Amino acid sequence: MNIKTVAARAGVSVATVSRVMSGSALVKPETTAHVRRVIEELQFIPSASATTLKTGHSRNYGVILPDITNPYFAEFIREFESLLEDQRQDVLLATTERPERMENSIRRMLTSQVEGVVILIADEEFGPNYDRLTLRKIPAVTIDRLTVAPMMSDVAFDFDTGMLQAVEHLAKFGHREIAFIGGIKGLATSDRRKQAFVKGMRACKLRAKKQWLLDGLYTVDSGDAAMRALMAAEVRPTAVITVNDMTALGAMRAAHELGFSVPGDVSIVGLDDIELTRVISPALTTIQLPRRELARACVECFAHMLKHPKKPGLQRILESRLVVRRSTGPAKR
Amino acid sequence: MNIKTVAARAGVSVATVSRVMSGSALVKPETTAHVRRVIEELQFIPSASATTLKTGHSRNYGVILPDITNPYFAEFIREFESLLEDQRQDVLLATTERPERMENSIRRMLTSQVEGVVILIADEEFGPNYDRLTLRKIPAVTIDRLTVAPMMSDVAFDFDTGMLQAVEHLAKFGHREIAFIGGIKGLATSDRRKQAFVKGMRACKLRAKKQWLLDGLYTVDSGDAAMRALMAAEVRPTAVITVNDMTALGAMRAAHELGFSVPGDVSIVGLDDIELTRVISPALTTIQLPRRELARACVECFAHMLKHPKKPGLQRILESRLVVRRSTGPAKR
DNA sequence: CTCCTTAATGTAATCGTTTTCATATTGCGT
DNA sequence: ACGCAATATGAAAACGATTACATTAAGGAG
Repeated sequence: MNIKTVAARAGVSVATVSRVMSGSALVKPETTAHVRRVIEELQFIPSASATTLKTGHSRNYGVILPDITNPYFAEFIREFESLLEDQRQDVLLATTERPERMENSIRRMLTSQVEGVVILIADEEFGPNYDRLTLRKIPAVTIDRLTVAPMMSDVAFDFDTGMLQAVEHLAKFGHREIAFIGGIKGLATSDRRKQAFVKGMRACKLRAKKQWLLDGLYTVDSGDAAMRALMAAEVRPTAVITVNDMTALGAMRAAHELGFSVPGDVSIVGLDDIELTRVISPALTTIQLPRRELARACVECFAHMLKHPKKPGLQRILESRLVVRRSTGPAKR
Repeated sequence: MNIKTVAARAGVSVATVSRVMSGSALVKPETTAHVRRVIEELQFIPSASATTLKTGHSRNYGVILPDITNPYFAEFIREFESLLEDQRQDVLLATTERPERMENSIRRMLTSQVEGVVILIADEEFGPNYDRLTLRKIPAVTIDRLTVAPMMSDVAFDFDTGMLQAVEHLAKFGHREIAFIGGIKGLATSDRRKQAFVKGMRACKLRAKKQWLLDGLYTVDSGDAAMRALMAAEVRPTAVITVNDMTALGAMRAAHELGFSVPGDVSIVGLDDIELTRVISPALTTIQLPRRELARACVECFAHMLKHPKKPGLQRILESRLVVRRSTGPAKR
């Protein structure tokens, strides 16, 4: 079943059918109606491969991420896909747990001739993989890398605002001993979060103790381990801010298992605002990164790059803000 | 950049290049090596749309699900994608929150000419949408529907085993008053879980009280609400089994917020074994549905249907089993 | 040395659309 | 009634791969 069948059945040429499908104005209304009826009757659906081959547009966008199981990514995908759906575009998924597999993911994107790629992999160097994209003029959007080039945009978060709000919030509760469980040292997105914390502390005239600036792995287990380390020391923080919500979840689990009450004994602040923050108890106070705006910013970046292939990509900054829930409370004295 | 460029550069015909790419044996080893070098040098990547158009194979599989944010689905996708990757296939995602959008999702799958679709939507009637798939001989796999037809397979779970283990496990702890928080009434997958529970109770010589067989929505909030209802009654169950882990999480949250300890005051058993069961505290005892085997079964079903288009699809049943963690303990007397 | 088989490569048709260009039809002014 | 826009449609050439068929080269048997 193809456009020819439809044309024959409708008694018109394939060109006319094609025009009807694309909504071209050059077709007589009656013809349009008639052809539409035949299309409906035959349940005709045009072949994407033929269309793509001819037009050069695949209507596919790729997303490369380390783990779809991580709620942060899953929630992004949901928003992104919903935006694309409105534009009748599809999303192609490539999971890349380890950076070594990046080449494979990029190849899959290239063969599928995606019209853009969102790269949600943080711990990976720019390299020949990216050249392969730009070489083919495929726009890419990275997250939180702050680097921009032709056909390469970046959307980053401003952690300062949210982090300042978080520290102020804790300070208001009387907390002075605040620890930070960070992410992977050396990763831009990780270091910037830590810096934002230090900055927030300074703004509140609090000292960020060196031994309370921990590194981690963004995972529940690493949050758990870091929390145990913090609580095992002779002098313990009364509040902890974490690099992401999963880490906070781990920290909270550790606190519970060590017999500390949250927020009675320790207050905990996360970062991301994944939906899980509301399913655990106490609900997590966290610094919200707007997921929907992130997806929207990606779409904008793609539009910009497709329009101005020679110009550098966009650099968008999204605000973060504190969402207060139940995991923070007055400092124990 | 296309196959012609490569052919010209290598001084051979396009046919030879094509043969080299597909690994055909009819090419002299030296020629193969030479062409390979040129392909590498030019970073040539063949156009998927052209290949698909010509061969009729898109190397794409579709997955239609209600919400990628639900860990159960996300974990399935991860396994499924990883299996497909080995076969150099891609996954196309279509999120369908409400059944009304099913038609749209199916259309997207059809235009993309997927070679198979996994349908993870439970609350939806078979209807013209499915005819559109079978009409085009596109194999589909449904989950837990127990219906099979040509080009339609189903992989279901046997809840009986796991449920029996769960009830036995609770009974051994002295529980006699066990409630069940179910899913959406009338859904096959939901009703079968409830029946398995009742059956398990009977096998253990326990009575499943009518007022302790609740319906729900598979969500955290519905688990929360159901738990509150259970605990507000004058006579309370000492253990609760839920239709899925998200419901169990909600139940656990409600218990905590009402001041009940888990498992001190109530034991809770989930179903699914999503990764979250290990991040919350206490870690959730749950009936495990093997995610990886589910993905593998889907792949097998596709293979079968592609091989035997006329025969009815496969019906695979996967076992469930109890995984004991910390949310269950001795019954309070 | 010729004939025939086998191996290696090339030629060209094809997949299902879109789109340019050509053609047919219509309406309108004079 | 004629010519000329404007409008509606059709014919055919792409897009980039695959593959059936044709061709050439080489090797072996008689």
